[in-house]
Amino acid sequence: MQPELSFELIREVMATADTFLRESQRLFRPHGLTAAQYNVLNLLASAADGLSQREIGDVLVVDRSNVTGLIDRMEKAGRVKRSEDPADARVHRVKLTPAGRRLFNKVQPSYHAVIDQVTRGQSDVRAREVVAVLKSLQAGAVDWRLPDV
Amino acid sequence: MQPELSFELIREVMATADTFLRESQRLFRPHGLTAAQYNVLNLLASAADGLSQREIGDVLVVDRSNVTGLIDRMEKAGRVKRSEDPADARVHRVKLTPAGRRLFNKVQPSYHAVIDQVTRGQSDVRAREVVAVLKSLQAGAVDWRLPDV
DNA sequence: TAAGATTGAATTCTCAATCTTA
DNA sequence: TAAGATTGAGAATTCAATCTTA
Repeated sequence: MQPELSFELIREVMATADTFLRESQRLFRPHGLTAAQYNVLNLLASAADGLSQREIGDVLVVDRSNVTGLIDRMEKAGRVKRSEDPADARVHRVKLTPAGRRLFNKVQPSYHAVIDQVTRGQSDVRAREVVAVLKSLQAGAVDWRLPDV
Repeated sequence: MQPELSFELIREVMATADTFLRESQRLFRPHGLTAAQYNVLNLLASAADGLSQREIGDVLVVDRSNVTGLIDRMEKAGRVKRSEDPADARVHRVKLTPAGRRLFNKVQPSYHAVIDQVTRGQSDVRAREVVAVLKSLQAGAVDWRLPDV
């Protein structure tokens, strides 16, 4: 692959993610939410028994230490609740509170609408191709080795 | 476009950027650099007269307040230097120090090698298609309006 | 008024070290 | 020892407010 094209490809991936993250904040902010917190709500909404903090960190691909603070803030805001795992005293299971679920139900439709608008006009075929390339890039990104400097 | 596919597309863009950012830190960290700082070095390396902080913020698409702290830390580390703009007393022109340039020259080849590895196996045609879709997504992302909630 | 830069508060993130329980 | 969670420090980010100069 042409070197210049490689750079452009990576640059555009980063720029697109950046733009989308930035714009999505505009949507979440009026609800006192951040993108990270929305992701947690989204995850917990379909987990009847809650999730351990480790599971949350694994799915969202963030550090465990990160999850602690995130859940701290959300618990303080009354959106989630920590409870003990009956089987393992080390584990904190995190569940949505009723208020958290109400908030999620309120924000989700707007988020969906925005995704619709952003992806409007893209063909399914094209989108599938892009998804395939992105997955292949991710596979390559975890495999590289430090070149000798 | 199918709703589920829309979500997958956006999710994979975010995941790819996330993965790449995380992995690139592994490369930068031994040099005491972060991805944001590397971007600044890269930008300044080809700007003989330096750049104003506003220009840096515009290209890197970060907040002006962000540039202040970033340049603070890099100046403290001796990698860049602020100087006054002869034409406009409000402007701080930021330039690479010799040490900053040496660092950039040392790190850049590794970064290029990593990009090569990550994009290896992608066809030019495919890559151009992906770039086009990403640009179109970015255009859509800055245009959306808050749906009525 | 407007533009460039700065500051402060809050959130997020990484990394290393630590604490508790398995 | 290992695993889940926490803590603390440093970096990055956003937003709002402020300061200086144009």
